[in-house]
Amino acid sequence: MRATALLAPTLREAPADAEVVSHKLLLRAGFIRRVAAGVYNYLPLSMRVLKKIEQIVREEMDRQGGQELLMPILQPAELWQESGRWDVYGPELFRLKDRHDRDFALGPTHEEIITTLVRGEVNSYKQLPLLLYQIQNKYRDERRPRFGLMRGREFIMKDLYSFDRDEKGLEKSYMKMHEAYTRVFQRCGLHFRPVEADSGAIGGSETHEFMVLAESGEASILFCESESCDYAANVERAAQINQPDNGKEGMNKLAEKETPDCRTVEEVTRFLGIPPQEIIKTLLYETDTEVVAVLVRGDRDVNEIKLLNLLGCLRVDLAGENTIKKVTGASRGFSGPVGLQGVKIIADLEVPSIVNAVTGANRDHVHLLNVNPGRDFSIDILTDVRMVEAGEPCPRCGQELKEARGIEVGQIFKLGDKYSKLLGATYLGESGKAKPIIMGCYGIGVTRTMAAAIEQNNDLDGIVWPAAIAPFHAVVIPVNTKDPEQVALAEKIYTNLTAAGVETILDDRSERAGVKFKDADLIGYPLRIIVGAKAVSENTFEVKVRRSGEVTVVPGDKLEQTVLEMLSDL
RNA sequence: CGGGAUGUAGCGCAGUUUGGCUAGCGCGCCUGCCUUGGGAGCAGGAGGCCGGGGGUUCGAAUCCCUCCAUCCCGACCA
Repeated sequence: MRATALLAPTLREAPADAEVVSHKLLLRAGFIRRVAAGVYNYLPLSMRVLKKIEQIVREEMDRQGGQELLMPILQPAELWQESGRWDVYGPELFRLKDRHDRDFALGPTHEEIITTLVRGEVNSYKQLPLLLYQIQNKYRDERRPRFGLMRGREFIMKDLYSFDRDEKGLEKSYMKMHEAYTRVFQRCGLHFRPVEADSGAIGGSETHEFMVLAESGEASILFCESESCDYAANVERAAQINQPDNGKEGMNKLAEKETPDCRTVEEVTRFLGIPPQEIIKTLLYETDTEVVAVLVRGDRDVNEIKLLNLLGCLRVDLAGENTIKKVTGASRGFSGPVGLQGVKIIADLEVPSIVNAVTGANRDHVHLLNVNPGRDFSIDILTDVRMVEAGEPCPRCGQELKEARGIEVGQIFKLGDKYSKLLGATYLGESGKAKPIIMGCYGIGVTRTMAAAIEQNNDLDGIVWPAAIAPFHAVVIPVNTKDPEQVALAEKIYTNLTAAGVETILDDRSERAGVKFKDADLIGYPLRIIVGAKAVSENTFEVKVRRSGEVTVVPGDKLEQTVLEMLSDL
């Protein structure tokens, strides 16, 4: 490819409406242009990267026995109504009508379509297991599209669905995908971590997210620092170690204390001169059907995801002032479990071992001292409902947990029989009895992976592509395009490298060298080969590695071989 | 959806407070000269429904109303 023929409009200044680094660089380096919020044109450089990621994904899916197919983006409402998700999915589902006023949706995911397909075509256990996948555009009308390609409304995703006879088969498929995903992100040259995650609204039991580690990641993950332990979890999911009940020695007599205007844990600790660990924080949550009190240690935060799962409801919200007043008789900041009537009391595992705790008194400007769980109030549900923090012991091995930030680029899910039951996808077992097909679903955000790769691989000058997904492997730059010898030489090595299988771009623009260097850095080609005066006089070429900045002078007859060797190390 | 901000040439911005010449600047783009190892220089040039609509006014980028779009922060997600 010649630079003069390539549509790669680089910008000297980053567009003002880009904030995150991948968005800025994708725009500046001429990879994408915005069409609408969360909707982009993918220019030729992008297309090359996306195709490479897709190819890696394809190869790894196929390696595990996956079969590629293609399902429609445009999906009739009936299928979504049948699964119940036409109502449940909410405003995130793009909906439209055809000329006959029939409802359709743009597919945000394909459980409905594929389960219906398999329902019709698979009847016998002999046809299972199946791994079916596609790579195509997905549509989600996000509340807030942002961060360029990281959260678009239209994005490319690989979605694979597994169909098995039973849980054992599902486990096998799940492991295959776990391995496939690990290989995919390894081959893409990314630093990543599979983490345990919450299964959320899609339902199902076990799920892992594949996180590309980057400071800018939206997700916070906790992982065990021990070499031998591979525990890693999304903070939403991270579990705490079981707390020992260290007895109830030295319980003091319950007492009241005036605490004027002390509503927050911070205010109470300052006023009373006690550490927050001695406070039991009481938070009231409203669900669709009830109000519950959640108790955590004063220095902890409630994990609303855990609470949601515990209560099995769709939403929990912190109660408003009115509800608090109705339930406790006091205003916000003075709630406590002692004497609290008519609401379920849910306590975090740490709560029972707090001796002589401070809580709200359910009266304005009063707190209780020497509150002891069990003696002064009873707990309805004792469970893990709080956020686990870095520095706490790993729930598996007890070593310290560390924190990192990540970008979720893939997720694997055990669905079980959820969709097969809803949509009636069954097969006949050997006994001749109909059983629901056991399913799993597995997604990789292809466009997001491209963005994540940039988030993880960039410097002040631009993108630093891992060679496996770089749009081109190398750029050949003749320093002076007015020098016919340099141009001829550049043409020659461009031809030779291309013939040797190196994806090469020849920067044949009659720009000054500096301009070409800047663009090369910005676009992030892994290798740069400079054809200058010395190349003409001595037949030696400078090969510069984008990532390290390291320059190697290579004689002309060794060039192709050296470049190939260097690439295999990137 | 709540909160904040922005919309002027392909990109980055000034001008708007206090209405008034032909709407400016830098980069990019085109032509020519010159230059060619890190976004050079000189000269000439093209490019604007000042987000849209409505209003106020002798006169609107500027004031008022309204709609739209985009970005950022929160609750959701590949």
